[in-house]
Amino acid sequence: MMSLRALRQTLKACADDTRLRIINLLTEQELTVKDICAALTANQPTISKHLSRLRLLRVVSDRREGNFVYYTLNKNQDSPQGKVLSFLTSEFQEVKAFAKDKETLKEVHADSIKLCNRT
Amino acid sequence: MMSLRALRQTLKACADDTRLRIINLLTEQELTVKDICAALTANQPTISKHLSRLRLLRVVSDRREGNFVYYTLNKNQDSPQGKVLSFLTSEFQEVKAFAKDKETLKEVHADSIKLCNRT
DNA sequence: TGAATATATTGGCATATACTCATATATAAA
DNA sequence: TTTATATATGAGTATATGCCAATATATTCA
Repeated sequence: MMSLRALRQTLKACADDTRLRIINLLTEQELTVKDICAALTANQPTISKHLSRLRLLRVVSDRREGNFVYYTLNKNQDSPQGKVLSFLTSEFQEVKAFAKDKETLKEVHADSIKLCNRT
Repeated sequence: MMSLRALRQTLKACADDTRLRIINLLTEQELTVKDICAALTANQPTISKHLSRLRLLRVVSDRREGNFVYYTLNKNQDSPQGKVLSFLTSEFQEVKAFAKDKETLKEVHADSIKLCNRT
């Protein structure tokens, strides 16, 4: 059984340009806050707050490794969050802006690897 | 191609308890504002405003017939709205509150038929 | 035309949210 | 322990949204 509240909260958590773009970036890989900031050219506190909201509603999970915090999508299919994510990501290929963000991510990620030699 | 804006706006339009409950009631049949007010025991201006928002974002359509305005879902599969609606309604059976609303609708609808003898 | 009914709109008030700037915390390295 | 880096949080401001009450509009019927 799904609760009305959980469905509404999950939809609301995703119903924002920045958060949709974050979710898109996370579909294939886990990322640090820094990666996301760079890919979306957004201020760090802004991204951090959006991630905090997604985390509180269990749309994403975080794990710390040294200085970095890695975020991933909670794709568990049985939860409202997982179901909404599953629907959303299935539609993302239709959205041009998302393809662009992934391209930008590839570039900044490549750069950061060159610079810091992580993963 | 779907636009980020359209996806976000559609999600936002649906990310509200009252609007989700309205969409649920409309899954099987078109309804008047009055029916919806009665089924959700909400004030008429409140429902009207929510319907207005759903209408502006093309989640629902309206058609006037005499004094009554009938609302229906825009289920056209090719639009962002249709895709979100299709996903949502597929999940509605999981939500207990929605089953309850449909029961209430049946009751008030039956009453209104007795009283006014409309369809 | 006037009265009744159904729906829409407006204004006021409270709350929620987004953004920016500044600062605090956590970890790593010197 | 100091310094640097990555992330989180707090304050202030602007905007959006929800609800209610009152009012306006549209349509029907007498």
